[in-house]
Amino acid sequence: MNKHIVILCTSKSTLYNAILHGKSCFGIPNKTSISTRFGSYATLASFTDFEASEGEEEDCCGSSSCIIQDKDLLRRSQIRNSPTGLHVLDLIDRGSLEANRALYNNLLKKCTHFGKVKEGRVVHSHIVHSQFKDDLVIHNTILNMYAKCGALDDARKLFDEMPSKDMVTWTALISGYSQNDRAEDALVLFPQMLHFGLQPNQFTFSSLLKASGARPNDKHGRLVHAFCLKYGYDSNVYVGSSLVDMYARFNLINEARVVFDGLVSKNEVSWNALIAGHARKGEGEHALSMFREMQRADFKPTHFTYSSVFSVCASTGSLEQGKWIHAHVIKSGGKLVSFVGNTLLYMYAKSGSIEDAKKVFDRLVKQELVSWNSMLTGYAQHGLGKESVQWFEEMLRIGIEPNHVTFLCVLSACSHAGLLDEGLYYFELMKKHVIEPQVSHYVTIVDLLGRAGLLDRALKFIREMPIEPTAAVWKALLGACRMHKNMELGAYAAEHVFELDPYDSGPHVLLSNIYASAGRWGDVAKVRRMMKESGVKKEPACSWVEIENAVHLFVANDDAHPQREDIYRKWEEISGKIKEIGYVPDTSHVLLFVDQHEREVKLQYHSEKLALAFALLKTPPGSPIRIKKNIRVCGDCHSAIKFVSKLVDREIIVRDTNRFHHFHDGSCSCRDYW
DNA sequence: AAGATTGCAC
Repeated sequence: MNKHIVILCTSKSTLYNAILHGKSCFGIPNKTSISTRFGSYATLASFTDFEASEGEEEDCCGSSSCIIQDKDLLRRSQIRNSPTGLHVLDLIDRGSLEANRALYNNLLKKCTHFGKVKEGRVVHSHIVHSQFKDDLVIHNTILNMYAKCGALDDARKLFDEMPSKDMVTWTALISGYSQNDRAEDALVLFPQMLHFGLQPNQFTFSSLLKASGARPNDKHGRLVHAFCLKYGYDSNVYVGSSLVDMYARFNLINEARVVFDGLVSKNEVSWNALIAGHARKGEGEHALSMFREMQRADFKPTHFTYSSVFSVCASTGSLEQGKWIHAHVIKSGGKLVSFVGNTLLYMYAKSGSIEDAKKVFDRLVKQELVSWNSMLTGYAQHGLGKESVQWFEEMLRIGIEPNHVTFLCVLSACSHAGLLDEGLYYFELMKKHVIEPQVSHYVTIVDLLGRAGLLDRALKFIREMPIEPTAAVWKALLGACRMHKNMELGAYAAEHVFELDPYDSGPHVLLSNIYASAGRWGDVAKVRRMMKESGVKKEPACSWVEIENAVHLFVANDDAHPQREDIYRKWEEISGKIKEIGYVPDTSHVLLFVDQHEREVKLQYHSEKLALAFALLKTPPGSPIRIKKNIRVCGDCHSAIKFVSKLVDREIIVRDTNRFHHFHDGSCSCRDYW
């Protein structure tokens, strides 16, 4: 194996740069001597980490000699593995190679790209002892290397020690802080920079705006926006996109839209920022229509776009839409990078298509913690407690370190499936993994104890919490009190909720239901009066079904629907048939703000029943029916749907605010426990 | 010759 490779280069350092860039692409085995037209360099044989890539080995090494143009080397410089090429420093020390700015910058850039801060430090110390020890450009690159690698203390130290700084120096540090979630540190630098008489530019502003978006309010961001206008950078596409993103993060979608519309030059990022803004705000329809608009305007959706769109489909439960877009991604030949894959599997998992989610999971290039957590979310929300526990144990077995989200998922799965002992066990297990329980974990445990009927233990648990209980904690207890009809404790829990979150109608309704089931009409009226006085309005209940890519919305006793007569007739037909097989209407779940005689009528046309009747009219026999609801499904509807699933022999899936009910053959996945 | 914007699980 003594091969000879000839590389045509214009200078020695170009050769080394070419090799630095191209080495992972070219097969140059050990003991190969490499020569250039400037002579032979035996030292290059020590480059042992050259990797052969497929098909090229023959070309380079199969013959005794081949000629590679250095431009070609550079063009093929796709960096796959991460040799940082530090041996070049030895060559410089030995005088075989003359260092120059580009060489150092290339080395530093590689360190930055692969996050190799240790190697970067070696390069840094080498530079300190070289003729470039006072070179501003090289020091800016070093500073950037530290900042990008998250070594902000090193970056700061270098910044403070640098005798001369320019715009780039300041901007590199600002962007370092802003990219590492240190918005405050980034923003204080801005006035200091102005004080030194330096002019910010588009690079500075995009970083400052990113940092401003992480502040608790929009005040600072607006100020930075004013500076953008003053310096004339508001029309730059980076600055503009950052502005759109910043306003969108403060939920100021309209202002984001105004900035967006005013942008002379837009790019995919500008669109993505706005689409993500709508998605975060829960405005699925807006996000999807922007997604379509983006393509009409001839912008190709990117990974970021798909990620937002799948996330929208997941949260609105638009499985059909999501599948369609998934097909679109496959057709366009786009690769499933991890974060798109994660949202995609989350979408399937959350829609209850666990099988599809599993398929995506297996196809992911790499299963990250988020991927595992997304699967767990799916299991949890569909009441698949045992599967969730198995999945979690599998994670631990193969050495994936769980985080607080993982525990929240598994705890919530235990709670939804009534796995009391398992839930308590995993709560204790958090300590072993050194994860401090957050208030959401405490909420789940209160829920778990409460559902199991251990109300006193739940109360004791709340009293012994090391952190201040929030409204959510008391709401969990209140919900359990309603389930187990415990009036005294329910009223006590409700008091705490009213104090901490006075405008939520949910707890008022729950308390009133508790009183009603005990026949305490006076107390029911009192809660009603309280709601009126404090201006709390009950959220109108509604249900919707997605049929052939269209969403059909229903409200209780819907008389505005064009097909209301057909729907009502269908429900009456169904209602009669399920009564024959054992369904007994349960009026105790009707909110008692209506007259007694109206109750039966109100009950009969709850929105989920109308949606179900409509779906039965419009979908082929045997296909699953998916209904979504904005509040919890009531006991009577739950019972009725169980009978319907048996009567028509179909799977009916109802998604309410925090879980799914899978109805099949007369029973529900929640085992009447929700 | 160095510095910039957009995403996923609760």
